[in-house]
Amino acid sequence: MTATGPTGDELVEVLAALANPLRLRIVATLAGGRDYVSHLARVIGVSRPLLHMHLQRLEAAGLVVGSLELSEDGKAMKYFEIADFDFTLTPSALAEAVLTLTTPDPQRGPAREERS
Amino acid sequence: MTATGPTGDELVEVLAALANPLRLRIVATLAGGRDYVSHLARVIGVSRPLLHMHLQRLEAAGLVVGSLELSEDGKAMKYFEIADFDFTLTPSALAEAVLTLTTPDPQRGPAREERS
DNA sequence: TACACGTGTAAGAGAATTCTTACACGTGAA
DNA sequence: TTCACGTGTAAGAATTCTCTTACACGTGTA
Repeated sequence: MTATGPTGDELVEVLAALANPLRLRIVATLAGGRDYVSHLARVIGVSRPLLHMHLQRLEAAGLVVGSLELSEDGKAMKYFEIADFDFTLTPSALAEAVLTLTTPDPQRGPAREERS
Repeated sequence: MTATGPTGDELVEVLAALANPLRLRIVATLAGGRDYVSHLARVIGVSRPLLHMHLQRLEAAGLVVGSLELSEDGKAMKYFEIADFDFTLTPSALAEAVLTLTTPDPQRGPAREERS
């Protein structure tokens, strides 16, 4: 019954990756099918280096997957596709994820006073 | 059947609010019951002004609700509690939210070239 | 009066994000 | 050779986020 969700750190990375309008557009666009970087940049309307950066972020969070392929005319094309994720954001789900946060808990420090 | 989700802008705000270890801890702590600012600051182990700022962000995103109350001995206490939210993060859900993004779509600009 | 406790906010430093511009490399076709 | 297309990355500016410190106000009690 214990549906193990994502780690606290993983969750923070995923949330940070999605908390951006442009990256949200990228995900939405890729949800309609895979595409390679240069073309995707033209479709969305941003510069290629910028898209490259955002794709790195999304890939690092495990939300998209990229694969370098060779086109028929010998060009190196990097295709990206969505990773079919599914996260649920509820108070209890977050409370469970927090248990595995490695971020320095402000608590547990050099014993501070705490009454009541 | 059309379960209207959050607006694109609302979603970005919610994700940005949750994409932070400390704010995640705040939500997790409040999931265990309501509390007032000063006490919550001691429990979590951060300064009150810092907690105040994070609570503002969480409240602006609609994830927590605050109410100023008067204690028996006449002190003004600001209590916060979670807002019982429930967001689902899937490619299709995000694609739907993106439709209502007000963020300047890089596209739709002064007609740029775009061939297939 | 002075202290302990609650509230709120403003100024500033330091760090992280976001974005542009410019450069590097590769291939196939004119 | 030169151009068009693909790849990657580095440097810098502008902005935003995070956090500390310090100040303001209020009440009840020693």
